[in-house]
Parts: sequence; C-alpha cells; structure tokens
Amino acid sequence: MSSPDATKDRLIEAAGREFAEKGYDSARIRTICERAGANLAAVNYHFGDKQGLYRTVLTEAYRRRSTTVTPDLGDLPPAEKLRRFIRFFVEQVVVGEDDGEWRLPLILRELFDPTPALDDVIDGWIRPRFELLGSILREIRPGVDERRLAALCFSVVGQCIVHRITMKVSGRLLGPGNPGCLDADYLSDHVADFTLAALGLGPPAGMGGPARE
Amino acid sequence: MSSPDATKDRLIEAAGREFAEKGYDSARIRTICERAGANLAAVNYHFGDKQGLYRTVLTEAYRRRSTTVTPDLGDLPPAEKLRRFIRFFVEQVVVGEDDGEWRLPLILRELFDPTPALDDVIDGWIRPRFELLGSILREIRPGVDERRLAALCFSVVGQCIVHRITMKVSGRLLGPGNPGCLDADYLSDHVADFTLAALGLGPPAGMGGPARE
Amino acid sequence: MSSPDATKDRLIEAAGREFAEKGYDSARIRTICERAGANLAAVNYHFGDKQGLYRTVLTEAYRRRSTTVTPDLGDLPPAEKLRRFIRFFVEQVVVGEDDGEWRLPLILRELFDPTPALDDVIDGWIRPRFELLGSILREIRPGVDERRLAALCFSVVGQCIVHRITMKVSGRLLGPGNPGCLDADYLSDHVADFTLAALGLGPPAGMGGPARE
Amino acid sequence: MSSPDATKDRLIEAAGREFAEKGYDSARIRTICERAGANLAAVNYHFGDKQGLYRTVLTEAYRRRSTTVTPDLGDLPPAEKLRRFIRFFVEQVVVGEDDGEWRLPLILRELFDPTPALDDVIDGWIRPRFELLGSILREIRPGVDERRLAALCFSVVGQCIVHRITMKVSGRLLGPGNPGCLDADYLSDHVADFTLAALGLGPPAGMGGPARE
DNA sequence: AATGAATGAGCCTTCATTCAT
DNA sequence: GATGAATGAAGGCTCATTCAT
Repeated sequence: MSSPDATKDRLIEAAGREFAEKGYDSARIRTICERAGANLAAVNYHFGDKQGLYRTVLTEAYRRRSTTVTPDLGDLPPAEKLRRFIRFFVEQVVVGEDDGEWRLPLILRELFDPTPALDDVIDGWIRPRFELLGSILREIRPGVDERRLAALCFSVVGQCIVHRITMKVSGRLLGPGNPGCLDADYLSDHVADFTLAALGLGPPAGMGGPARE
Repeated sequence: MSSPDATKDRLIEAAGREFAEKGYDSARIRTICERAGANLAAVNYHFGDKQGLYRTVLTEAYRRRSTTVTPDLGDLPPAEKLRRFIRFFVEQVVVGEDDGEWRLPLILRELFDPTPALDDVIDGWIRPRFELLGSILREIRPGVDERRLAALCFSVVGQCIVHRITMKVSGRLLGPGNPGCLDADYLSDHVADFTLAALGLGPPAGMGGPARE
Repeated sequence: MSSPDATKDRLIEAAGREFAEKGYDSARIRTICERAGANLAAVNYHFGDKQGLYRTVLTEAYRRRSTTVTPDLGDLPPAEKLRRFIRFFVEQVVVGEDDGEWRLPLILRELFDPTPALDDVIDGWIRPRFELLGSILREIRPGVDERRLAALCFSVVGQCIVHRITMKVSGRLLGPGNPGCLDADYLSDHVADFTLAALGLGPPAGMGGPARE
Repeated sequence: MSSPDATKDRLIEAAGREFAEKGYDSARIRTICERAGANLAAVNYHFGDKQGLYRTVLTEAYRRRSTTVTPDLGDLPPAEKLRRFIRFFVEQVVVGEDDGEWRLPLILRELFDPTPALDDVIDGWIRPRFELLGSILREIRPGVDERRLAALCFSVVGQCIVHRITMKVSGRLLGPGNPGCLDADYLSDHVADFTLAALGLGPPAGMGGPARE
C-alpha cells in the first residue's frame, strides 16, 4: 500500500515459496495470491500470466542474492578459499524447510525440469558460482584440462546438494539414532575435509572425529 | 494378448517413463495410455486410480532390478569393491534420456517430492544400496562412527547423482567445447579416483589425465 | 449351480434390494453382481442390459406376491373387511429397512420416477389392491360416485404409505421420547379406527387410548 | 447483470427444478447451468461443488416460503383452523408439474433418500408445519398423548402427499373417465371432511356429493 | 490500479457395456 | 454357460485466464 509495488513484491515472495515447494505445474495461483494477500487476478494483472510470474521470480531469485555470490576470499591460500566456498555453499543448502529459503530448491527444480527461463538462471546464478569454484580449483591444479576441472567442480557441488535432495528422507533412511548430516558446521567441514584430502591437501578423510582441529 | 497381463505390463512401463519425465502431478494418464496402446479407462481397471498406478510403478521399479542390487563383489580388496560399486551406480545414473531408464530419475523425484509410496522405495531400493556402500566403507574405515559413515556414503552418492540432476544443463553450462562428464567410463573412474584419494587409498585426484593407469 | 437359474434368481433378489435402496440411476450393476456373487458381466448376459434387469425385477416383484394380493376376506362385515385390508397393507409398509422387503419401496420409487415398466406394475400390483379396496368401500358407501370412491381409497392408502416415506426421519422429527407409529399393530389399528370413524362406522378417533377394545 | 447475484439466483432456481425432477444423483449440473444460462464452472465458483449447491437449494427452498408457513388462523374455531391448514397444505401439493413448484417434491425426495442436508430441512421446514398441525389437533383433542397426536398428524399429512406421489400415475390407474382428485378445491374439501368426520366434528364422509354445503 | 464475476479447456474418474475366450 | 479384460461415453471438478467495472 505504501509503496506502489508492495503487492508485486509480496506476490514474488509468495510465488517463490510456492514454486519451490510444489514445482511449476503443481503450484497454484490461488495459493500464491492468498499467501500474498492479493486478489486472484493480481498475478495476471501484474505479470501477464503464470509463466511471466515464474520468470520474474527466477530472475529475482538470484538478483537479490547476487551481491553475496562471491564470498570475500581475498588473498587466502587456495585450500582456505575452497573451504570457505564450501562453507558458503553449504549454508545455502542446509536450511530449515520453512525458513523461507526457496531460492536454491527452486533452482534445483529448474535443473530437473528446465523451462525457457533456465538460461537466465544459468547465466545469472549458476555460472558465477561454478566459475568461482573453477578458479579456486584451477589455482590448486593449474594444469588441469577443462573436462577434469568440470568433474572436480561437480564432485564438490554434488557432495553439497545431495543433502538438500535427500533432506526429507535422511531421517527415515538413517534411523532415529543417527543425527544425520544436516548441520551446517558438521557438513561443511566434512565436505571440505573430504575434498581437500582428495586433492592431496589434507589428511585422509573419515579417520574418526573431525579431521580438522 | 499373448500374455494375460501384457496390457498391464505395458501400462507400467509407459507410466514409469511418464512419471519420471513429468513428475506425478504433471503426468497425464491419457499420455500413459496412449503410449501403452491402451484405453483411457485401463488405468482405472487395472490399478484403481492414478495413485494405485504410481505405487505399482514404484514397487515394480526396484523389484525388477533387485537381482542386480548387489554387484558381485566377492573377496576383492575393499578399494576395488568401492570402485566397482561406483561403476555400478554410475551406470544407472548416466544413461541416455530416452533409453527407457526411468527408474533412477523417478526415485530422485520421489526424494524431492515424497509421496506415501516413498517408504516402499526406501526399504526396497535405497536402503540395500546404501547399506552395501556403508559396509564397503566400513571395511576401509573400521572404527568410524555412524554419523561419519553416513556422511561418507553421501559424499560418494552425491558425486554420482549430481550428474543426473544437471544432465540437461551441463552442456549449456560448460560451453560447446567441453565434452562434459556424461560418459560412464570417464565419470566412474573420476568419482572412484576422487573418493579413493580422499580416503588415502590412491594418489591425489585431478593431476591431469586419468589417475588410474 | 444346482438349478440352472440359481444365479439369475440371486441377481433378481440382489437387484431388487439395490434398486429399492438407491433408485434406478444410482443403483450400481457392480454392487448387484457382488451381492449376488456373480460376475460383473452376468447382468448383461442374463438380462441384456440394466433396463432389462429392472423390468424383470419389477415384474417379479409383484408376481411372487400376487397370491397374497387378496387377504381372505370371506363374508365378513364390510367394516371388518376394511380393517383387515388395512392391516394387510400396513404390514407391507411397516417393515424393517433391512428385512429384504424391497417390493413396496421399489414401487414407491417407480411412482415417483415412472419408467416404461410402470404400466406392468400398475396392472399387476397396484390395480388389484386398489380395486379390492374400492370394492370394500363401495360396500360401505353403495351410491358413491367414482371420483369420491377414488378419493376415499387414496385417503386410506395415503395414511399408510406416509409412514414408509417418513420412516427414516420420523425419529428425528418426533424427538427421542416418542415411540413413533412404526409398529404394525398400533399403526393398523389407528388407521382403521380413523377411517371407520370418518365413515361413521366407529367412535371418533383419538379419544385417548386405542378406540378399539 | 442488474443485480449482483443474478446468476447465483438463477442457478438456485434451475437447480431446484432439476433436483426435484431427477433427484440428487441423476441431476446434471450441465443441465442446471444450461437452464440458468450460466457457464458449466459457475456451480463450482458460486457453491464449491454439487453438494454445496444442493445444500443451498434446500435451505433456500423453505426460507423463501417461510413467511407463509403459518396461514393466518387467528381466533377461528379449531375445526375451521384445521380446514384452512389442510387447504394451505394441499395447495402446495397440488400444482402443475411445470409450475416451477419444486419445493415440496424436492423435500419428498429428501425424505426418501436422506442426505446430510436433511436436518436443515426438518428444522426449518417440516417441523414448523408439523407443530402447527399438532397444536390445532391438540385443541380438538386436549388430552391426547404424544404418540397418538403424531399418528393423527400423519393421517392428515398422508392423505395430502399421497396425491403428489401418485400424481403421475393416477390417470392411468383410474381410467380416462375419472377426473381424479387433482383439483385443489375438491381435494382439500375431501381431506378436511374426511378428517373432521374421523374426529367427530362433521358428518360421515363420502355420502355422495360434497359433504360441505 | 485493482477486483469480483465468469469462462473454457482439460483432467481424473465412473460406469454400463462389449469382446474374446 | 460364464468370465476376465477392455472400452467409449459422460460426469464432476480444477485451474489459469479474461471480462466488466
């Protein structure tokens, strides 16, 4: 009401959650408008149609976070840069389901079921992170070819996002006694230790307690 | 016609593909029946409703492959066991989109958007593989606690499935010159090398060409 | 099995109940066949289609009871004849819902939603009773014209069938303390007393206890 | 158009007729919408679903007529009150099939096949009439017990509604020469004469011409 | 700028019926 | 004679979208 675009913003936020939770097809415009406290016709009014809302949400999703795309790595040694990158990435993965953190889950959905809006996401959100990770790894392995570099990047990324994907079932899979890995500290340490060990920059992983002291 | 349940089988196969491609909500039973060469009402006749078909597909999905759940590992040294398990797992991940290999993608969807049928999938498909991997890693790290063991398992699994998830976009992400990793030989060698290096059972990963000779 | 028409008979009986409970449209062939322990296609096999089954049921409905259409009235005085007819009619109306007594309810439905089969029912079931009642009343009122005779018949019949129609709700309407009228003895006495009083053949109705001693 | 709820009202009116003619299950919302000149989805928009429309129709059915639930009886002698009540009741029963008078037939259907909406009908429509009739009869028979009072009420009501139920077949039953009873004047006089005679407040019924002069 | 009313397309499901054995 | 498999028609309902104000 105060700002003329307040409704629009609330719609984007509500839509982001809904799309992240249900996926594009299963998301309901009615639900989005109710969550945003807006009229049922508001989506078509502001964004033309459902697709238009979705595209807007996707572009907003990374634009708002694009300032923090680069954790400040400064002149740290490469191993520490990698550790901080992983920490940074894990924090986006390991969040409570209802924290309103719909950005990464939404992008995972987009990877699985690409829409025409995917190109924007790749260019604006994925590639910067991927290339940052690539540049760090290239510092560690200067002579590596492009294909291997990509494989290394995927090894790092895969270790992180697997926990977002299995989030809802890890409890049932591991049994009630196991605390699981869904703790940002534990998980980022583990992935960093594992990766650095694989790269020959740390002691072998899984020797008992946390390898890092 | 020839076999009494020919139609039922064709429906399950067609539904598996459709569900894997579109997800439960977006899958159309009309499409399924057309692909199966069956009448629109056939789903209701054989499975009651869409849910019944879905449950049947999920239970069939792993039952048919359950014979191969255990690659024959015999008395190999642990490192070789791990390498073979990864190879076995990667082969299920890295398949052409239209190979009719809908089983793993379908299960990934189920992890992301769990339905009541998920329990069956966990018990029948996921847990056996997860425990097999866990037993191999326990041979390598006898004294490791349960939480760390789970983290190690996820590190292996995550490196594999990330390629299924990013499959459709890796070309666009890496650029046209990069062959990507979607080659079963290359990928399974990479993951195995990376993991064994992390565990101290092999040379550091990414030293240039394939680490294994 | 023993008799070749055993299945056919069970189908008719089951269909009679189903049609009486639900009405023609809402009756389900599947339910009928299940109750009869027969195959789903049995109806079409034995009766052609749903209509054929319905017609058969209606014609069977009164044929089986046609022997008892005339309560043996002999040479009783007219008032006693009327009393016995009412008793006879009430007994067909006041039956437990699940006594398997589907004949009268089914005919009431047919009156409300006539089908082409109604003519058979009128000729075979309704008219004989109606004319028997008419002949009794004509004995009591020899000079009455046809229109008035019909009105008198309907006054008798209406007092009886109203209890079948309101059967399911009389409890809720009258309150829990009221035993209602759904007792064959009480009801037939009441209707007979009321009617005979109206015709000047008995004391005024409703003077307290049962007027008949 | 003119009134904001014009469509809604037309839907209720059309649905009332359709439900009264066919019954709940056999009624088609397509037919209702066509009769109301509305879109097929209008029912869902205004009433949620078929059930919601039905409930609304039933509650509207008596609310609109509730003003006339009490014919103005003033301080008339009880016999005259009863006569007027019967006249009033008969007028609701004896109407042309297509007069748009769907209210009573619909309620008769509801009595025969009760739905959860029946409670509303009993409390809002049936009970007021039933209690009004009961109070008149109690004036005539002050000391009568509740059970007998109910029986007397049903005797009056039954004589009326029987003509609605047999409406469609009385012509076929009585033969072409008989004018039947479906005339409001004739029928209400007959029922009143019959009932008053039964209660000792008038001459015996059916003595030839109309008993009332 | 914004909204309550209304719409058309499409989907899952039900059900009587038919077919092939 | 009887049955399991299969089918076509139709119904209720959902949902994104558009209209009129």
